[in-house]
Amino acid sequence: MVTVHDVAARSGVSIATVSRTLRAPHRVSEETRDRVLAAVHELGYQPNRAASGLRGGRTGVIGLVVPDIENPYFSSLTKGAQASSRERGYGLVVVDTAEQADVEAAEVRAVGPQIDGIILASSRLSDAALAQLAATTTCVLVNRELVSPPSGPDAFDGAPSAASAPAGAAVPGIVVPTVTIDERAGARAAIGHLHELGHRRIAYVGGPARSWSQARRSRAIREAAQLFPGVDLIELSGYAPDADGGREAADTVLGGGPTAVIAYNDLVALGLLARWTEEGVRVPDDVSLVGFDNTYVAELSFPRLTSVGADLREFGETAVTLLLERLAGAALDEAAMHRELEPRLIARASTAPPRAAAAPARSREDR
Amino acid sequence: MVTVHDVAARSGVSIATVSRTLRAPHRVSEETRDRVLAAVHELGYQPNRAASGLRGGRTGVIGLVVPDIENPYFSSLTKGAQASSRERGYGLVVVDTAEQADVEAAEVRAVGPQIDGIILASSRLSDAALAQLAATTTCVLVNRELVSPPSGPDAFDGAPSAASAPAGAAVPGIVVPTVTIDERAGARAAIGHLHELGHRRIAYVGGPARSWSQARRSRAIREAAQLFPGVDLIELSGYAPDADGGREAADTVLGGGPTAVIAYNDLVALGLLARWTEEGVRVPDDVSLVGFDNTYVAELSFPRLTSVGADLREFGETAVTLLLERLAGAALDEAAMHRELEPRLIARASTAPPRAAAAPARSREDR
DNA sequence: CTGAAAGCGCTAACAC
DNA sequence: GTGTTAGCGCTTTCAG
Repeated sequence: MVTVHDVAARSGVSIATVSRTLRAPHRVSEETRDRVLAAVHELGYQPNRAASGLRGGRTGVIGLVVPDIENPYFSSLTKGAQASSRERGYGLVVVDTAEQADVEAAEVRAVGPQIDGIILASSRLSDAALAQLAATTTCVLVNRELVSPPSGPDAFDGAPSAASAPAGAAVPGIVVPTVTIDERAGARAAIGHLHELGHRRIAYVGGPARSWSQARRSRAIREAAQLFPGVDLIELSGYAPDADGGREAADTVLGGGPTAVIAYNDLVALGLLARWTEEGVRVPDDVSLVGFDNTYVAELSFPRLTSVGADLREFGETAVTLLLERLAGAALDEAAMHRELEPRLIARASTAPPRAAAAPARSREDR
Repeated sequence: MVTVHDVAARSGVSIATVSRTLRAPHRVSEETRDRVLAAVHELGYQPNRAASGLRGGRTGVIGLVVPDIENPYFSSLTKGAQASSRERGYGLVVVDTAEQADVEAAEVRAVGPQIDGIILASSRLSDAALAQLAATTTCVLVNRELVSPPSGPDAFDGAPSAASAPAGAAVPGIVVPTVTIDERAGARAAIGHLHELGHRRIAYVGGPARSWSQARRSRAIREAAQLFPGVDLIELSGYAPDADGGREAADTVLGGGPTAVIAYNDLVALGLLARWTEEGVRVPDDVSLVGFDNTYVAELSFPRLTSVGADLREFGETAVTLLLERLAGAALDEAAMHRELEPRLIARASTAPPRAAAAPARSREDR
């Protein structure tokens, strides 16, 4: 392992100058700088982040915690975060918690000391645990909000070793920086798209009852349905957020006689599609189908899946950006605390006018 | 941040004893041990890996480098590696190289100092680069082999700053520990399965021409085809290893008149399936379809995809195991250097006897 | 069995 | 501008 000492010896300066050359080049004469950099290059010197973190406080590494890296939603998010943090010279440690809150808590504590900040995606942690974590660590929530302190503005007394209550805790509003997706806009886009095609009887196949996303998404769908005249919403919920959940819901949802179905996410949508295809129900001829999140799996099926969501890589990038701003000590105004991404509906071949509707001929989108 | 000093103060011992209690409990009296552990627990002390790594040499962190975390193959692999390393008390840093060899090289160098060892999955690095890396770092290759030194036993002269040639370099054979999949067994399973169903004219849709996996897989398929009497193999190659590649190959491959098609991987298979479905070609009625790798996407389609592959999570676990063994200084015999996983063919609904064949009635597998 | 002390590689005051 | 020095939190001899 080549250290500052090696570089110093080779370039005939002290280790301090080596460090300075790398961290604050303008504080070093041009001549020495060149010599040092040459030595750095020749020796292939690579600063040891662990050591500099130990001394300087900053480690140059941030953490990303996801419940399930196998889920295309999170793997795309991770990809975006990875690219973005690399670009800015930060390392990224990815942790998969296998959907378990206790694993999440343990991992967060374990990596805590060696990272500058952490991004929690779809955290399974309780509000209280999150509040406590936020008091200790610089963190950013993704796809989750923490609006107010767990139990009243000054209920932090009971907290064991939470060093200090967050500065803005007394002010109502978002307490931890958050990046979310504008769920209402998404729901409006989905329902609006179907409405425009002529659908009036629309079903929503919801995810797990106690999921933060499902609660939010379901409410948004209900609100959006009100906005469009004549839309009749059939709501189901409690299905697993994967293809099996969709397969399971396939028969039931058709029972309600909808001409279009919106699924909790793309995986559920693919499950619905698979089961329907098996039974001879055709998409979009017999029923239109819309997924959520716009993951890459929407491109895998026939017909390709119309899906509404933000760009997931951008989502990851935004989270990194927000975290880095916090790390740099940005002000804590609303804009700095909360970022909401605008989802777009990507119309693919799984949506079309309902069979009976007199709608304009549709161009084949899936060619 | 709570440090050894805090724990020491609280339990009335020296910091050395705290450290000892944690690293070598048997070298501490039972009484002190209890006191220290109590303090550790009460204070929520968490050893700082960066610091202990700095001092002790070992950081307790290993790296995993993948070309594309979005690819289900690698996300499952990652999941396995993550679970396995957590279980053994190691941290895992995941790096996505976006398929770029230069990014891979840079990242490997960047994380090098702060990790104990590294797993390179489907590395895009050249043999020479790999050999050099292996000389410096403890590493394990996944889905890639490095059989002999780049250009003869003692051709390391030209290498710039490669400290020392690997110890076993003079001996022919695998130079870097490797975990791969028995590609021949996989190909035999695929062809055998189709042969048994009655297929004789079988096409293989290969991946990118210059990929290590494609070369290996293609050869294995050709060899396997020889093993079964009457099998007529049509080989294509050069398609992108994703659904678009499959869509693109769909028409061409059918031109050869096969009754069954084997795809380079599951994504390609789904692309084929999607395009065929669009065109009214039915699977498995008109043509049977087999994927490779057995990723979770094989479960997403209708019909579900017959696929051959090892358990990907286990693959990830095995890589971690092997790396940890190397780290612990295991002997360098063949078994310790190379692990080959046995793939299994998971028969799902995408394969059936060819239309004309007089084969026993098949039970509906996709119900 | 326990404590004191010497660093691991690095950065940030502080001198010169 | 550059060098000297004091640690960051931890492990590990080496004494006691």
